[in-house]
Amino acid sequence: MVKLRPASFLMLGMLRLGVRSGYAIKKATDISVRFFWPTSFSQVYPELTELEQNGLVTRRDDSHGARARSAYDVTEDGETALIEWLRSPVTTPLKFRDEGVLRLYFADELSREEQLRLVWRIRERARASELELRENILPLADPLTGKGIAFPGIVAKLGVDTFAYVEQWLGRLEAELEEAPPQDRG
Amino acid sequence: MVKLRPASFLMLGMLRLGVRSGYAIKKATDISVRFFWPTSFSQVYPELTELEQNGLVTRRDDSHGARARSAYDVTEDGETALIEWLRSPVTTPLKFRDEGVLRLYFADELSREEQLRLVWRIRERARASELELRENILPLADPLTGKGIAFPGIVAKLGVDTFAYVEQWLGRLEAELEEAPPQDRG
DNA sequence: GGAAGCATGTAAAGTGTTACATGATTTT
DNA sequence: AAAATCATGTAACACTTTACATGCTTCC
Repeated sequence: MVKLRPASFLMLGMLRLGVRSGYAIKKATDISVRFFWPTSFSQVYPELTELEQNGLVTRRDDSHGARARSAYDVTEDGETALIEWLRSPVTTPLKFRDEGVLRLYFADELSREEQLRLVWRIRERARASELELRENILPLADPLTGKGIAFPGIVAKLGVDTFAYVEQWLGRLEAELEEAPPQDRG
Repeated sequence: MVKLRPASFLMLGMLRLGVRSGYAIKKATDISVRFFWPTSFSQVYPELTELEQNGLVTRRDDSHGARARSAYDVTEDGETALIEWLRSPVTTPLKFRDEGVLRLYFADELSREEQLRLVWRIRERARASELELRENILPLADPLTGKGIAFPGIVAKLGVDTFAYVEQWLGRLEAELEEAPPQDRG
């Protein structure tokens, strides 16, 4: 059996949720898991082709007049692969690669004023992400919850709450930096 | 001027903190920012060579007997580049690419029991990361704080607190899943 | 009639990870 | 004597992002 990556399971999972075309998968990802697993057209189309070649999805023509469109369905093999992945131990170690936090690590190079500006910027970024999740992503997941599909909503809520927590944490850091005078080095 | 990436600034920043060799930069990263910006030997060495070619660092021989070693210093241009990066707006959007959360998104495919196992696994992963940060990374940053270098400690604390928050959040989710019976679909 | 959105893809560049390769020194 | 750690690098592979390329349909 072929080795599948998380990106492959993103396709399989989205198809299982009723999303049909490559275009729609990319769009659906943008308004759902993009904070946790973003993707692009140039990833989606080759991935679907590969999945079809391996018999995990089937493709059929779904053109509307002159506009070409392919619709995909998950095969039994595809469903098995998806579920086995969900059941298997999570091997990739948790990390949170983020340029903002990397900058923060080296912020002792800056003056107190500039440090505050940096922290503020990182906080604003967290705030913007939280807002985006809360206003544009969570509401789309709610109707699914009513239909017995709970986890898209759960994941959106996890994102909202985590980003809000980071935002508050950075707010407290700002307050502390404003109060405490910078210490002498050495 | 050449375009520098976050990885370049990781090198410059570590050198500014007193780390001297490529080997030491990789090791220092492993016990400090690796959760937010991991690196590898195969990234460090070419990166240092490039930085030297662009005049942002200088290299000198620091061999001990037959064991070869290069020591690097940040030039004025290098310091300027680092500080300008720290001052510039954070452009990269905040995302938290994580396979665990991606799985969670599709967890409606699983039985309630399997859902609980998945959530538990993700929570264990968060717990392990929190522990690693709290026990092995935070203590190393504390002595720096006493010397007026505060941000390595701040970043470690941010990591500890955030992972602890996620851990608790997932713990509550587990409790809710245990209580609530799975809803019928459709 | 123009803009936005639907729809599919390829090519190239950039970035990151893993495997390979070598050898010295220090610690157990 | 063996294991762990110090030290530097190359090569291959995997993955992601950006740019390019095209054309239809729907909404304003």
